[in-house]
Amino acid sequence: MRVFLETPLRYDFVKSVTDHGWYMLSPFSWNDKSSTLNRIERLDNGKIVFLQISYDLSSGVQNTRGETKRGKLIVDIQSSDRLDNTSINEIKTKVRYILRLNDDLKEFYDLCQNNGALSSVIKEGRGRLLRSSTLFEDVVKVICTTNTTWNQTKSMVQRIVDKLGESFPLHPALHAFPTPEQVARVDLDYFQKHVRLGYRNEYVLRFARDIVSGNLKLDRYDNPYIISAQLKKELKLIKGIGDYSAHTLMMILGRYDEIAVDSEFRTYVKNKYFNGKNVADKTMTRLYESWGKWKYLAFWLEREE
DNA sequence: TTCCAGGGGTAGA
DNA sequence: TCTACCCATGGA
Repeated sequence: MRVFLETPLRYDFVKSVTDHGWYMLSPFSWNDKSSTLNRIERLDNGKIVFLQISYDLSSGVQNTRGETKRGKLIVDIQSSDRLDNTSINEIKTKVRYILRLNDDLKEFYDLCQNNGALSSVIKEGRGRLLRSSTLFEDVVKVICTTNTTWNQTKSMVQRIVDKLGESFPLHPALHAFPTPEQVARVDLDYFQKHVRLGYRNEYVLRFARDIVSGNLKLDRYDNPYIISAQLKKELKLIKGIGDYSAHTLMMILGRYDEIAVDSEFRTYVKNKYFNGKNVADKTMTRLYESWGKWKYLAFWLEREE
């Protein structure tokens, strides 16, 4: 079946999906020819569905008066059995969340207005970086980006999904991302032999078990009233999450106050601003100070230019 | 072989 | 708060 979602007035679907590398990580996949974002999703009632999200090219165009209509997203849903309204609404809510359709970026766009390098960001309606449908999935994925290569990250995440996630009944080779419970019930030996995350095995397993036991409650993180400094402190209580990972997860949660400094950031900034010379992290992050609470987004979109 | 990749934990200062 | 050392894994 097919459902439609309205997009923000200024919106570029392809750039929104591909500005952040998450679309390359299972259970997401991207069809470049048809510009379709695919994802296997597990619904609250346990059903596994296959989502194919694309943009209706006939929408969002200017009329003769120069007014732009809102664009439309097409969400094609495949399921082995009939879906009720609750499930359809859950899918719509999840798609809005992963594409950040509800984010208010006006303040950021106002800042871009005064910055030549990022002025195109406004008319392209960028800044809605892709995220997974749950914070659990994104914490695990961020752990899999640390101290490794992007290719290994992709392989690690693929194994987590294939070995631990549930199959999509209509295409059993495809799996959803596992729930905390599905991860927690596997032992360390299985992780070492089959999931193979290196020393990250214990971090991921511990994280999932802490959620299942109730020691860790993820909903505390998705709280608009918590200040960013406190949010960072609490994210770092998760073993395996340090400064880089905490800043990345804050970005996932819509907080761009802090830049996630990693080898990619260092390489980009030193080549662009310091003639390839090594400089201190603080010297590099200071370049983005004027962006206030939008630093990370400014850096990210500048890099993607 | 050695190094290191979208780092982080820990001990010791 | 800072530094040195260790941590699996696999490609270069």
